[in-house]
Amino acid sequence: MARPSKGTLTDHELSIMNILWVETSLSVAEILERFPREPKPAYTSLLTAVQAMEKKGLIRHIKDGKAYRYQSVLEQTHYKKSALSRLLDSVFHNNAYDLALNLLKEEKLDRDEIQKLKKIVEKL
Amino acid sequence: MARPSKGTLTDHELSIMNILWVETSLSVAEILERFPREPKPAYTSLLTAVQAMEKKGLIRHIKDGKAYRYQSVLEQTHYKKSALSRLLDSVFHNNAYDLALNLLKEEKLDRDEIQKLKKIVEKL
DNA sequence: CGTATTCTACTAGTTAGCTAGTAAATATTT
DNA sequence: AAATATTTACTAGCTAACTAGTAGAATACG
Repeated sequence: MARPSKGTLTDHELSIMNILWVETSLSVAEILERFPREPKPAYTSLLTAVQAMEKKGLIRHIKDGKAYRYQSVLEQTHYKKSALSRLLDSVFHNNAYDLALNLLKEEKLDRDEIQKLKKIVEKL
Repeated sequence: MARPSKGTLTDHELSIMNILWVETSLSVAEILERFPREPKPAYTSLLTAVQAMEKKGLIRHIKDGKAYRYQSVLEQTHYKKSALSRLLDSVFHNNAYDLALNLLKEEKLDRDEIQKLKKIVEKL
């Protein structure tokens, strides 16, 4: 595999983080239940991934009876920021305008959002 | 390494593509000269990377005397689009408005670009 | 209390990316 | 033509991510 650049989560890690960003304290079994991709990994595979992520400091656990409950350490808002700025830097060479254009071309914005964006751009 | 998600370039691959997106036909030696990160890889390391990328279909070569000249197959505009849409999907859950907000908060836009953006948003 | 279940720890094998060296082929220079 | 330099091909080793099985500990259940 590619060494992910520093601060980047792999797809697999991101799947797990996305679960822990919604519900803040889950056992491995619960993460597995909510795992989005099919086929779901084996329980022990997921456990290994989770343990590796804890070693990296992405998540931590607390003890709850027999089982561990895992919680995110990395905040979603922080990750959004860093992932965006990584894309902006590495692919768009810090040309935010170019990125904005590409985003607007995607046409995934509804009427309301466009109105709100208009106001924000006007304030800049 | 992390298995990069389909269609994603590693940092290393992206460095090479960024060079070939500027100058469209370069030998390995020329790519090495232009390689942005220090320390530069050994000639043979870069060659191996380039050969692997050709095997994947990211680049191709033409023969020029003794040496091969490599050219990009993957277009930069396509990659910008796909990288952005991958980020939008995996990290922002297709909430383009959220991504736009984060981008505008970055404040990397100058006066001119803001004016142009305003016009584009109004047209939407 | 003993059995079954659930869970973590440990181990191991696979793959992809990256590193770079050696050998061999090709071209250039003297 | 011979020596030198450049270039590709091949090989091999390292690391990180991902896979999942086995063993053993802890809990729950009958």
